[in-house]
Amino acid sequence: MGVTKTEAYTAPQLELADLCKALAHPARVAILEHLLTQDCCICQDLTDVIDLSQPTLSRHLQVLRDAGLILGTTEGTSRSYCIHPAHWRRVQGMLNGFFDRFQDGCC
Amino acid sequence: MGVTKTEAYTAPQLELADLCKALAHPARVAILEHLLTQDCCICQDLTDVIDLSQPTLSRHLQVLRDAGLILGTTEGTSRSYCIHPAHWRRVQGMLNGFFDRFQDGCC
DNA sequence: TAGTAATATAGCAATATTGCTATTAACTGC
DNA sequence: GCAGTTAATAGCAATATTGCTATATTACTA
Repeated sequence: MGVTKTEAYTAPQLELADLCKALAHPARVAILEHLLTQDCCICQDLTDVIDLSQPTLSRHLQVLRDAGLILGTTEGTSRSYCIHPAHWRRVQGMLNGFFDRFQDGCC
Repeated sequence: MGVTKTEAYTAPQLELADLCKALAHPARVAILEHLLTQDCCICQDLTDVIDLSQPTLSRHLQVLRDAGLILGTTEGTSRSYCIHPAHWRRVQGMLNGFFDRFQDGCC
């Protein structure tokens, strides 16, 4: 029904799934890649870099913010976005913890 | 419109997004975790472990197979699933490559 | 205060995802 | 061949996601 039975899963399972959901769109990957190329948290006009309307980009940024992957600080009339350092490393650790559980193949 | 403008993104961006999409559901995370606890590729009746109907689980397994995360081999009347060793490591490497691009925070 | 610039929200249409029941397909054992 | 078991597919309803245009909000500036 397009609805996920969240109550049946553990908190870590839900957290990992939610994080991956935030990364599960090429526009959001592109936004993060763009932020990664910036030395610092420059709020570039993403509409020049990614072919989407301003409101659509704003929504994607919100998803990334909700997932904790980026930080947005108001700076006058514009907004400065950057990778959320602590959370970024935490997420990487979480993913590695998940993938490291696989030791040896059988097949 | 619920449709993603795939043509606007690079192949790596699309690949990373697709992979994350495969991980973006707690049931699929739970399936992978279950496979990780098995020494070998035992095809357990996942319906006992995860509270979903057999067809729904079959669909999730298909998504994981399409993403290359698991391997399924027919074994008589049942089917043996296991982590896809090579691809598993490749995916981990890809994710790490992405997350490692972040060097120093600015804020 | 009025005007401008930048981002966010509202509201919509189209498509995707998730889950179910019912059915089909593929193999096993009799 | 025929029943039983297991996984996959068909087809559906409900919800989620994505994208747009139009509008609202917020902060600066003259």
